[in-house]
Amino acid sequence: MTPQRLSVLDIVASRSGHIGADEVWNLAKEQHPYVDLATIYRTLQLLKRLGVVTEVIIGNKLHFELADQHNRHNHMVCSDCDGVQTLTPDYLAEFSQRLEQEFGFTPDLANITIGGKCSRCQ
Amino acid sequence: MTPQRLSVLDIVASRSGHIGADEVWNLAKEQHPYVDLATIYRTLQLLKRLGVVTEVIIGNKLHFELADQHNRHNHMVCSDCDGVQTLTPDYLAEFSQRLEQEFGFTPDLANITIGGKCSRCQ
DNA sequence: TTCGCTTTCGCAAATCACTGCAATAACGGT
DNA sequence: ACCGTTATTGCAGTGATTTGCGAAAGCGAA
Repeated sequence: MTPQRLSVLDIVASRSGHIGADEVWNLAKEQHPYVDLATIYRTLQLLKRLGVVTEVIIGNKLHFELADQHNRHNHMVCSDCDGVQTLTPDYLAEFSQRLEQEFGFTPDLANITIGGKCSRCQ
Repeated sequence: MTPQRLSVLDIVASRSGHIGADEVWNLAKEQHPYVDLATIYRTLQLLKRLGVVTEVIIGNKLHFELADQHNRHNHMVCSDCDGVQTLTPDYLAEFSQRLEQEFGFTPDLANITIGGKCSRCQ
């Protein structure tokens, strides 16, 4: 755990919702002016592999948020307004079980995002 | 409908499965040597908007296939081997109905891809 | 066919995410 | 504290996709 990595973790953790990679970079530069964007990306990928953060694709940008074991959820992202709603895991539970039983395929639930149109943008 | 666009459509249509944007480009150049990759992308996005083709994200590349109304399906992509399996729509039907009823959110079923690990790569 | 308007094209450059590599910093054993 | 090993960083460059813009092509009305 290096200062840069701690910074990234702090930044993601101190945000209640999700945060874009570029935003993380801007905030990290306040504390470590020479930190490189590549380091941000590598750290976020690392934290994701460790299960500390989860990735949400919004529009065509990567966003991250703290993986709270006690508050797991998935996201619905509107393709019009980029608005985000959250889903409790039970919405995907039955579906996921079927895939596993019938195909032996284990969906990566932690990182599934459902695209579509929200009620306002229909 | 310009010659370039017809080419792109022909190429995607003549492929039984999905095809990458770069492959479309290579094949299109055989008939229109000066066609630009940007045109391929723009045309594929256009065809997607029109509902003529659907997009599948495999690894980190975009693939496209003809949207066959009579053979709708979704994809499961393995994050290890990039292997693709298909799903009949009923696997997502119940899930999708719930989202619509409870949130007024209309998932874009035609373009939903489930990431995860296939049975071989577990 | 010709004029004028709209759309599309090709090119160049930007964007976002990622990777290779040499320099640097962290860590453990002594 | 010192040295060697290993991991991480910053920088530069790559790949895939998208965007801006002037030139060219398509299309309808006269």
